[in-house]
Amino acid sequence: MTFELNPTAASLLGFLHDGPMSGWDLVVRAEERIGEFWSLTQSQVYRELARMAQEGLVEAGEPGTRARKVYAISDEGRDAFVEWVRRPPGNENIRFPLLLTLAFGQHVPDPMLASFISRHRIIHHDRLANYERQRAEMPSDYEDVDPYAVATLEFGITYERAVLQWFDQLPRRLTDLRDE
Amino acid sequence: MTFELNPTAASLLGFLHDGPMSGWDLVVRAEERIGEFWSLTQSQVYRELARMAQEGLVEAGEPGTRARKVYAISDEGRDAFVEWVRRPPGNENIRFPLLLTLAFGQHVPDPMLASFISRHRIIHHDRLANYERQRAEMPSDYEDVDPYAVATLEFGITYERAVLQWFDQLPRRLTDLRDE
DNA sequence: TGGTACATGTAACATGTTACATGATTAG
DNA sequence: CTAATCATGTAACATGTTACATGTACCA
Repeated sequence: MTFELNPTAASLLGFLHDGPMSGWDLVVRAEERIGEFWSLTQSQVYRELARMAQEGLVEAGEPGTRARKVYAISDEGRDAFVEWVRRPPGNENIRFPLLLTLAFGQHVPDPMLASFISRHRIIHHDRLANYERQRAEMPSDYEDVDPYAVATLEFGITYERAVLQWFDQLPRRLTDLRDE
Repeated sequence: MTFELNPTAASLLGFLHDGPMSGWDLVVRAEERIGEFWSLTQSQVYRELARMAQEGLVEAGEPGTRARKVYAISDEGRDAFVEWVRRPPGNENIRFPLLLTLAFGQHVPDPMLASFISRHRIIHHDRLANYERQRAEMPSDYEDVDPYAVATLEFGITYERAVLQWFDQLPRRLTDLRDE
């Protein structure tokens, strides 16, 4: 009976397969690679690393400058990770505050709602541009590209396109900014 | 300075505008109306109701059968709700465990990955069918339809279609079930 | 009339969030 | 050389999850 990992901790172990890293390194890498569909905070990363070190899933190297500790995955960590990653994944969980506000839109003046919507549309537009840039920058020679990273990036692109499409078919009344 | 609501509690207040309801009623209604993009559990509902009762945002009627308590929104509750719903909504937060597993797909045998993917594809397919049925059942006379509910339902449809489209463009290797 | 599902709730715990503290590095 | 930012971490608290306990209604 191996240690029970949560998805956040497990992801850290996943990244540590590429070599030892500090908490900060992991935060940055997680943001790049899974931030699109798995949010985590810097503070969680440090906590999970500390816990996993206690359990022997990772090993901390000697503190360097700024008390920087570099963590390496252990054999126990590899075992726990493989066990985790081969379990049937749970259902997805979306929390989209804009839609909550919209669902109760009758309590919000329409122009205010329109301004909320327009701000979020920009965010999604920018994210899509970012993902598309990433895809464009990938080596066209598919030998060098991790097919799993491609698949998740494709998800981001498909998702953001759909969201924009949804924005663009909202009734004019909900997107008209005249008074705000 | 009104009481600081979280989105989950605020939603309960939103629903209580339609009339007094019990915790159970609220769980059911939330699932129907916002479950698509805002998950909550039964146990949270009871906790938030208890807290809001303490703060005077809702008032509990006399316990009925099974200790059933029906909550009504108070004037303070209405004020707090309006304040909440008119704030700029935060960014959305997606947690999609399947994508996490896929991101670390190199550690999973392909047929196993394919079986995870196929199971999730079914879930999304069914959800889409359900949303489309709901839309079809709406009175074609738009007078009677809450335009905000239509907008959020459209989101669900757009989202699920996009997810299916994404599933269908995955490389065959990730969707081929031959060995599992 | 006994079993199953419904409805209500509580408690313990895990996870997520926000705010802060502190030294190290870098840019001007 | 000093102010801003980077990197590390901790602590307190809020929220989310899971498991359990208990009575009620329904139905075969």
